[in-house]
Amino acid sequence: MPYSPEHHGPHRIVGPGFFEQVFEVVARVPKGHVTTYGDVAAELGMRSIARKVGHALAGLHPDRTDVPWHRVINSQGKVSRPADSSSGQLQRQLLIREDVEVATSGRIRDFDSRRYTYPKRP
DNA sequence: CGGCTGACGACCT
DNA sequence: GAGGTCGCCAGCC
Repeated sequence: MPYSPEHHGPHRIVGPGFFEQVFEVVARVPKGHVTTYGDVAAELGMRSIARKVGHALAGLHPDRTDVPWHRVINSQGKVSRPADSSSGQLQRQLLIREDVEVATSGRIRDFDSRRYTYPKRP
């Protein structure tokens, strides 16, 4: 499905407090599961701002251990950080620690079943 | 204002 | 599966 304004509303923009909103959604992802930048964006009602979700996580202070940023991967089921970067290695390590297997390619094993489904909200 | 740049995503070869 | 293209949104020259 191609992107178009009507999917998320032409007037909806990313404003102050956006980062915290992203963190709140990510914090809901259970240990042992993963979610995607796009899914987080969709959960916020803005499908088109997947990139901004990544930006929010990039700006996450290391001390924020309450936000499981390592559980956020891309729509192809792969970790987006380079395997040779420190953050990339940390992400893989944290996932393995949760029994989530990461292939050399960065691909998460059993992505479909590991992918978290957000509960429908009223 | 134009151009470039992302922890992105959908599509097409 | 592995690339490349194009769309999207902000921020930064």
